[in-house]
Amino acid sequence: MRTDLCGALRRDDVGRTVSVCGWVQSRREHGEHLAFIDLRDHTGVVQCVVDGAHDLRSEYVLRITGTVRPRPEGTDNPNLPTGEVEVGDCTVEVLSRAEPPPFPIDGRGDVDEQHRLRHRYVDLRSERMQRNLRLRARVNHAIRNAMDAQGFVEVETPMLIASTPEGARDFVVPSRLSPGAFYALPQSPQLFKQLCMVGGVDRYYQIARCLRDEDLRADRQFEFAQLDAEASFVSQADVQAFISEAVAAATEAVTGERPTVFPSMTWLEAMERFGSDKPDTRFGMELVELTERFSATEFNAFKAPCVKGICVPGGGDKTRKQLDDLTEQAKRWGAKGLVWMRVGAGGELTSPVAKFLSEGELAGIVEATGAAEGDLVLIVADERPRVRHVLGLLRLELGRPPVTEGGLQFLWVVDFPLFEALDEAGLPIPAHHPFTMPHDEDVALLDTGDPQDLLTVRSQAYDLVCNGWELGSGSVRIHRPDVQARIFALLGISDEEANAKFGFLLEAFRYGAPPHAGFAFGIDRLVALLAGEENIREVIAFPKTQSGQDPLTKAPTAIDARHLTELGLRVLPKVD
RNA sequence: GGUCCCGUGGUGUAGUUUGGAGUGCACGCCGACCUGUCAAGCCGGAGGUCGCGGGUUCAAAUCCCGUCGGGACCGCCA
Repeated sequence: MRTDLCGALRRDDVGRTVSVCGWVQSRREHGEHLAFIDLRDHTGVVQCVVDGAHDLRSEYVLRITGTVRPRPEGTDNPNLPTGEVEVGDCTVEVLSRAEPPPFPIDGRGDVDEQHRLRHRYVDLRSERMQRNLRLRARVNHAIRNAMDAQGFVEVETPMLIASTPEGARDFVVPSRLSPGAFYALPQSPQLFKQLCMVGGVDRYYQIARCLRDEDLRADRQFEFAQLDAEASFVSQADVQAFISEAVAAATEAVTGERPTVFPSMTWLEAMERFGSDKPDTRFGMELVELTERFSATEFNAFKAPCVKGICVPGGGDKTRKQLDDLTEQAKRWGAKGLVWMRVGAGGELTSPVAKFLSEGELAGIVEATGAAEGDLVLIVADERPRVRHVLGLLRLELGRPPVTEGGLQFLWVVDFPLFEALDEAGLPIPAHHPFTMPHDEDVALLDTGDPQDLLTVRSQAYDLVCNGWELGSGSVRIHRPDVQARIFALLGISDEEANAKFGFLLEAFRYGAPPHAGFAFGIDRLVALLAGEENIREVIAFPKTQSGQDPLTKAPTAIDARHLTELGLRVLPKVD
């Protein structure tokens, strides 16, 4: 049907008779017998000179056959790759008529996202979406190549699996053949990839679709794609190397540049310096430790287990209103309050609370934060986790660069705690999942009998972070039944409960489990970062809105009564 | 569960602070003109439940309350 792609025609093609197919991007009429049609396909636009175009409207689908010729002297368009040539002596075939598009697709100006999703098939024609879809395909391809080259085998795991109560909320699918019973859609292939290890697959990978019924965000959809991988007889460092290779290959496939070795940072350092386990290291404004400097303070608000601050360069020009809003924001994030200080000439601090602080304390703040004239210092005092959390969020709020700035700062965050906190009953809450291997040096701390010691146990879990986004996480798994039993006991999970939930995995481990470790990272997030997009919907062909709706298909929808009956279901009336 | 922002012809926006006739702009659309344009140009035209409901007022796009939809975030996401 076609001999060439629109965007590919060049001076070398002059003299050839070609057929091109595509959509009418624009039409410029010059009287009855001369008109220009810009015909667009996924490769770009080419100008076609036709004898009248009055019945060729925007977005009509055409096949145009003609001769490639150089443009007349002085009419080249340097803004187009095809701008030195045009297709002349055209025969035009209308393959499809089209109503005027519901919104412009020439990339000029933003269109309301809901409109774009309502007519996604039109939106996908845009240069932006074509670029993002193809970029994503290149990333997938590079990842598959990299994993294949490292000896990984692609194994597909089921979409209809058993629900487990841990982790995110499951999407469930009612069973027709077993009324009242449900499948769950996988939050990840976690247990299956471990079964693959027991099965001697040695190195497994999959670009897996994962589903979690949690609230949506700019970087979270119900369904998302992960590079999921697991390998036997390997260390944490081996897994990091495998994954770094895949990410580097994907990055190189898009940018042409291969990122250098990814640095590592411990979880504790990330929390103390950036107030986040996924630090955005593209900018400074790091959290500064002030606790010791106020150990004997007279200022009640600073008599707290932890005092930390950040320095906002040039932030001293914020108005009182802006600072009040910032304080309110900090309170909404959980702080008791927010102390702000403007830095004047000579380093003297202006603040409503300055009068409660000694000269030495004020000087200490300036010294510790390195604040200079015109800066703003923000200080939070509270329990340590809360201080980190609030200052970490303030730092992002006030300093985070746009996604397209600062390059790609890949970073491994290592030595996560095994348990993130104790619950009301004093039982530890796993930070990762209950199959995560404790750090070899910390295993003894599991048995001291002091619950506080448990919180200091490091795990062999590691995250890959880039520009403040958690790309993925992984861990060395427990393959020894005695260690696994100990963890379950600490978590308050009885043998019966463990068997009920994970019996098939524990049973599998009885038949010879190799030591293994793995990782998974979010393809959507990596692609968004590489595409310079602030949200992953821009790199997903048919995403959901924040409320989980699809404006195009109207999903989710009600199903008819017979269908419900067949599944043994009854819909309850809505409760307010 | 919570906080904040947004909603005006097909699209994007100005107007909202300080109430006074659906008021403007750009693009698109329809018709006419136009033989070298390329964000074509030029002339004319059509197109509106100011998201929806209620309230205040002589008068509401504008102020108040509620609601729906979209977005950002906190919680949530082992």
